[in-house]
Amino acid sequence: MAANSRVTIAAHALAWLELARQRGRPWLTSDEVAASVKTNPVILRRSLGDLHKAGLVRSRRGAGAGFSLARPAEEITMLDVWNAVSPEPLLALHRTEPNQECPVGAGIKPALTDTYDEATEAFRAALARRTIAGILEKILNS
Amino acid sequence: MAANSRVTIAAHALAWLELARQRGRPWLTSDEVAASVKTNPVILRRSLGDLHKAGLVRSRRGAGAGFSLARPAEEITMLDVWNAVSPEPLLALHRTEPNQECPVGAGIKPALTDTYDEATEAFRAALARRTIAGILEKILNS
DNA sequence: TGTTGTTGTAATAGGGTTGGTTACGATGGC
DNA sequence: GCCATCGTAACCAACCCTATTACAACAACA
Repeated sequence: MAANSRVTIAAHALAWLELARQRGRPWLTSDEVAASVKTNPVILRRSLGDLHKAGLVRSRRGAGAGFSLARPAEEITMLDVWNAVSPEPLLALHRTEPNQECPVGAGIKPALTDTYDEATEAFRAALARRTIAGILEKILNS
Repeated sequence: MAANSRVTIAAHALAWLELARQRGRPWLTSDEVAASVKTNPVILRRSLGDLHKAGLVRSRRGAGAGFSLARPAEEITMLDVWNAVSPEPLLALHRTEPNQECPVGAGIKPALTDTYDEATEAFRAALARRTIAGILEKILNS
């Protein structure tokens, strides 16, 4: 599968919003964020829209509108970002129901669900240990 | 994205091969495995082909052919399965190069790569703790 | 040696997702 | 009321995933 890059786009946008804030420009338009990510402003409005729904950014409309962080960058983790933009599970079960007359087909789903949940939880815990502030700091010191 | 179900198909096939072996039928054809997963035999031959390249199953051609486990089910982890069938990374970086003139665009890739690698490693470690034997045991006791 | 059953793989197709683009109504400061 | 910008719908091309058909390669066995 070609994994999507939504988490990357969203993290990029948030880091850029935070750097702009530190430089005295707390509000950026989707055009300005798109210029840094180098993609279409609509893509960013969609991504920032997801982040808005999740409470990570604020948005203003009308003249002088734009986006800004809704909370300190130290309190936005990569797990928050992942939750906001990536509803898909990491591993999918069978697309079509397996054969229920076979013992394996009948019982495999809960067994795999357990394993997948455990692995996904480990993945999420790792993301929760990184913040946008940490990402930005690493960017500026590289 | 609709995550693919290759790990699920492969784990199902391996568990079924192991159960058949315990029942005295160490070799199964792709038709027989496909009947349990309830999909096309070609899908299974492709999946089992990946597992074969990874050294997890053996295959025989000609009359009386089929597939069997290449090592004990206790020694095949879900990480082995994932490695065999899922070459894609869990999280993708930018599809198009970000703006190098922006500090964030210029430095974000290594910062995110670090984070993504760490999360992926946690995910892999969790998969490594589960074996096909364990999965099958859970299936039979459910 | 010929028959037979199965693997391995190519070609193809439909459906879904992704990122990209255009377009436009809604919004709100001026 | 004007105007810059958000929010979102509609559409598109590219790509991937699963499924299917087809067939050559292969190996056991008569």
